[in-house]
Amino acid sequence: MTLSERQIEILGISLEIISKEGIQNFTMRQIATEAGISEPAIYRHFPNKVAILEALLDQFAERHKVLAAEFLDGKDFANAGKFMLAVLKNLSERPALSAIIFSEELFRNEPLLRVKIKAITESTQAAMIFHLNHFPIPKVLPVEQMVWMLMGSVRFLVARWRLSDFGFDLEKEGKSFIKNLIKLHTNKGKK
Amino acid sequence: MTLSERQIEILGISLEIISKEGIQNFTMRQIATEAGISEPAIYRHFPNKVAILEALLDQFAERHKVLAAEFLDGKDFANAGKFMLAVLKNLSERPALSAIIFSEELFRNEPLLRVKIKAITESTQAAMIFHLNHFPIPKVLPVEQMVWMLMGSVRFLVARWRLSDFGFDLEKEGKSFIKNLIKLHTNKGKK
DNA sequence: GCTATGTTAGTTAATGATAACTAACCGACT
DNA sequence: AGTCGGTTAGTTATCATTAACTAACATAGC
Repeated sequence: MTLSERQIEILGISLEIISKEGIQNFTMRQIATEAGISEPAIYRHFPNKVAILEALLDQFAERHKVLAAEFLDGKDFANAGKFMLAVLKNLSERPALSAIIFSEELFRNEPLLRVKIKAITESTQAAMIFHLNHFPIPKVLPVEQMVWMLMGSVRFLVARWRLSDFGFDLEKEGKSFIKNLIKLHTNKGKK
Repeated sequence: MTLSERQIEILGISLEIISKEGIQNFTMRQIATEAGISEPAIYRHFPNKVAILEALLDQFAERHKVLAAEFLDGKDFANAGKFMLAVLKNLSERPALSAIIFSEELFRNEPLLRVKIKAITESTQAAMIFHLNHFPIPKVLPVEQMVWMLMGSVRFLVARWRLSDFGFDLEKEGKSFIKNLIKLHTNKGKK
């Protein structure tokens, strides 16, 4: 489970390649070139290519789990917003990671990876639902749908960010957006 | 611009392959097998592989443009919901199409395709903004953000649908979800 | 302190599969 | 006679992966 330095390096390089060149250009040769070693040397550190992608998803899942545990505690409604912001900050700091959050399509043909992706999405959903269930939710939008809305919004924001080649400040834009989405629910009945 | 019968057939088959096997298994050989002709025969109808993907995106864009023109007319606020539902209905009838809505990542390495994807997303956004600007929008959520929220929600719904292997009724689930999202804005200030 | 043995992380060269695409040819309509 | 839509049989490139080998280092026995 613990990764060697080389393994971490290879994962970082892989992320960079996927992010910059797309999954179709993510080849063992690319990794080797970028790492400055020969192609077969990579096999000293990972049994095969899919294992690299698996490890990448595991890293991502781990990071998400930590954030969820920190924020989605059912104590303050607005923590849902803080969680989403933390996710955005994470992506902002390592833009390459954002290639993974939307990778359902990329990993469609690898059952092993599909399962992992699905698990990440579902556990995030479940953590959000658990959190929000601690608060009175407006009748118009069931908790489940509220979570879909929130997660969908964040994902769409990230998609636009990528499409614009990281051309705007994800954290800044996200802060305003998320704040307003949260308001949309807490403000109910005022005004 | 007008497509021959064979071209339309090839596009349909391509969509099916991308949807079922993923973009990585979308090969000329697959198309040929599925179409019951030889590989080189495909080159009688499309100059190369990218051209097929381009045509696919063009079809998708055309369909979206028609729906946008029909519904996003600024006459009734709820038409925004009808538009989104029409999009879902479209996907529901041809599930393979849903592979395209998330194709930003898939086509990342082909500049020609990236441009097309971006154009589709942006023109849909613009049409939604145009539509919604005809109505008083609650102050908490600027029109732009409202559009992101709506589009993100629909996309997330579709993502879940795909991840579940089309395991639920997209139209039905979408109808309830979209109705509530629209209510979230029109109901403002009541109860 | 030296030797024997094993491990780690790399090398070059090759393997088999498969990708997109091409050349040359062929029959059937118009 | 020529074009349209097909064929068979290739080409070239690239992919993930393996085979065979090696230099550098670690450890343990003597």
